[in-house]
Amino acid sequence: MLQIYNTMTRKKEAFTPIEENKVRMYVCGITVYDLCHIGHARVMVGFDMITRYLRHRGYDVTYVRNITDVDDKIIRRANENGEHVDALTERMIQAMHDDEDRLGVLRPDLEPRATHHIGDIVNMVQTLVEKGFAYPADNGDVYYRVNKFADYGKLTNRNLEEMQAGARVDVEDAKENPMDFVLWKSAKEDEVSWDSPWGAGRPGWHIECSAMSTCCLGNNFDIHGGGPDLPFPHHENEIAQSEAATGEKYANTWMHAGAVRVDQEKMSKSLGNFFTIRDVLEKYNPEVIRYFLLSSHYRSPINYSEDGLKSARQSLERFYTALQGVEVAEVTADGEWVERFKTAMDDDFNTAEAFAVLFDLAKQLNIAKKEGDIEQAGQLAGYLKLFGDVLGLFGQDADSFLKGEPAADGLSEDEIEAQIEARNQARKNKDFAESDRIRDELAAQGIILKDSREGTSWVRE
RNA sequence: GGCCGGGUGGCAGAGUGGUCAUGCAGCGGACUGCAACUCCGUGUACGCCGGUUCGAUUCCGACCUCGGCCUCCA
Repeated sequence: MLQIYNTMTRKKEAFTPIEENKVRMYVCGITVYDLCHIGHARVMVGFDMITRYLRHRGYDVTYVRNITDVDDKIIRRANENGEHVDALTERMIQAMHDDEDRLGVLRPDLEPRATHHIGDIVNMVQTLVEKGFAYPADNGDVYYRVNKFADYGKLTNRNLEEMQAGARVDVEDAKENPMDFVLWKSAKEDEVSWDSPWGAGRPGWHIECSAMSTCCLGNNFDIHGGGPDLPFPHHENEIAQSEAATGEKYANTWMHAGAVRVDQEKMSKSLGNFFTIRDVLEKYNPEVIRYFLLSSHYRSPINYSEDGLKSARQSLERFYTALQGVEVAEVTADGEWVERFKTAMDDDFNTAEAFAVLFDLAKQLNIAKKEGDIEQAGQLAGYLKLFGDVLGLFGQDADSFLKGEPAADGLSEDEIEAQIEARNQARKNKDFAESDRIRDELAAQGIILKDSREGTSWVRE
């Protein structure tokens, strides 16, 4: 039985989809004004893993992740760059897709963009105004009337009085209540804008997700996910908008990824302590990053560090070493290994626990290889590849993963093979001083040799 | 201050009311010319103090402490 932790109830719950065997999931994507960092990568990889596992489990998943392509930061950045908003957002969307492709993140089924759904957004605002949940203010903005929604705060357990007492909120004169939030923002001069019943303007942040999730997935859908900083105010406001507009329950299950930290502090744009996916890709194989992100549970905070990445690389090397030279057999999705994997993953997508199963598989595979049990090795490799695929791992050729990318000024494969040949000749002649010299020389270039009955292989460290 | 989530062996990281997480590192052994890889073996771990219990790291309470949200942020 699949159990998923629901932020709304703060409990793991048995997952029952609204429509049998179907899962409709909406995840808040990114605002495309800059390159994605590792925090974004965690959400992308996390929900990618979740989607893959749900599909593996036989669900027909519709995965929607939006793109916020108009907001203050985008407008500001475009101005700074002296480029058109569209040029900036197209560039960043392309960059995001490139990063995702490299991390093995499958594209969501739908990627609705705010600017392509202005009509839906205006309609929802209109509905909210008609129902009395929103009001146009003197400054041309349209605000959500927070007092009117009785359940406001139910996701994050807050109430309006306490929040107002906390009052780190701008007191905007045009608002009836300082907690009211903007649904439609009137355009300043020369700003990108669309016509609406309240004049030229653009959508507020929260409304786009309400409008787009509803039009892509319906009023009530199974899973709504996002990053750790979204429950309040973003998701709280989405609930207020959607449930007020439709009169139905919005999402059944709320899922939130854990934060990526740097030196025990959240990685974020505002703190400036972020590493872009590209930065890290300069130094590590993309699969190492993916492994690193999946090696702890998706809800736990994870600390970004070189050591963490190195240890992820080491683990991956172990798996690829086990897989190396094995002819992978087709396996059916049942049996003891599948049950163990499923038990781990059914427990709120516990990838850390699943890895324990994979390590056991790798060990048994190494034993089978050592014993020369080709058939058994093939089977075990089959399971390893099957589970790896569910996690989006082990998709590379073992040899090419282990041999890595040659350094620009380093030895070519032919040169390495020639050196190995020379060393083996020296070994045959019992000239161990020479053979060790060659091995040390290669090691100095990052080439590690491994001797076995079948001959000598090598990996790049 | 309010709300929420943590504190597990040298490190990373799961989990459980009473035998093992797992990986890396360490130690001993096998393999090897020696290594590396691999395999076998190996650790008085569960923030602190009380309580419940035959028994608590696991449940309850207090305390200390770390982090997240409460403002744009994945």
